[in-house]
Amino acid sequence: MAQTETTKPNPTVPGRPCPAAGALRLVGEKWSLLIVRELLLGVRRFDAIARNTGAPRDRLAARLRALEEAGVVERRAYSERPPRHEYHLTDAGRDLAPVVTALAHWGSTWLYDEPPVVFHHRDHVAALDTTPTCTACGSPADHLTPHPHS
Amino acid sequence: MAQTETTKPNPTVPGRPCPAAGALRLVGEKWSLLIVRELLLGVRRFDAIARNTGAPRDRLAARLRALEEAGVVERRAYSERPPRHEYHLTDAGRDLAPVVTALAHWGSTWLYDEPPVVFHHRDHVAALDTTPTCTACGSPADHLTPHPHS
DNA sequence: CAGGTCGGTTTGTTTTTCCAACTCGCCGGG
DNA sequence: CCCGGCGAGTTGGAAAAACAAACCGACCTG
Repeated sequence: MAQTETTKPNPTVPGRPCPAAGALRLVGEKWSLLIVRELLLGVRRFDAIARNTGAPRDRLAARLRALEEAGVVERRAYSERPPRHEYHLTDAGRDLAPVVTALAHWGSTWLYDEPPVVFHHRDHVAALDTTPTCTACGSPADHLTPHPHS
Repeated sequence: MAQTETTKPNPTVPGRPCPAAGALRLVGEKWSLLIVRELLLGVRRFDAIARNTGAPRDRLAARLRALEEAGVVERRAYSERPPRHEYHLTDAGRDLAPVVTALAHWGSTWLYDEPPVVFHHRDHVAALDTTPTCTACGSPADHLTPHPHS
């Protein structure tokens, strides 16, 4: 659900109208997707996120605020006095998992002498397939089409 | 195939060892993924890419060179005198399609009052599913696992 | 009370980014 | 021949962002 269920801002971007450009305005800044990665992995504390991403602390603070404002991250107080917070993903944030996974898959395929990202499903370990599929016929939909709106 | 088939550089990243971080070093810079989007759509000329992405011309030139060096983009001369080039994706570059598609899907779902990115397959128009799947059992693999190497 | 943790903010410096203007080589009129 | 225009960049300078390191306040722990 869109946060607060008001109509969405429908941000305009320069160049080709395309939702990928809008998405990149939010999560395309440096460190943002690594922060989301940590949150997807269940890391919730400022210091831990800073360590695990390598982001400078001031950038991390700024990104977390921006992501919170965008409705991707939720900040929960786990202690008054001293004020302490932990960070959680919203539904929108969790929906970024395919983006992070696709990046990881591409990276392990093309950048590293390693097997592609593995997926530990119940009792087996296997590679992933990040190809998007058509919801109508289930076949791979791996070529881009220009955005059809307006 | 990895360009020149030498062993890959295996770049190290600060923080958690994760191929997503390596991928973001290359394509996480501003404009890079929008450039890849244009190339996926078949746009090959400098000026057209600049218009369609909104990127400043000097940044576009820098990103194209970086992507070329990384083996994501190939620059082909289509005219000597004056030297003119057009840009194509390598196999590695085309493999970024799932990343761009996942971003577009997320953007249209959470940022716009629009139906999610559509896919024009042969004779039907339908939404996409960007959830990665397990190659072994075919089930959705939408939770992240820490990278198991080293 | 000394030292340590957590979640930041501040400070000063280095890098990037941006934009507009300019270049270079050529082509097509007039 | 001269003029303008196009494609594909490059250059210069100013503004914005990122960086690293130090600092801070409110606790806890020994």
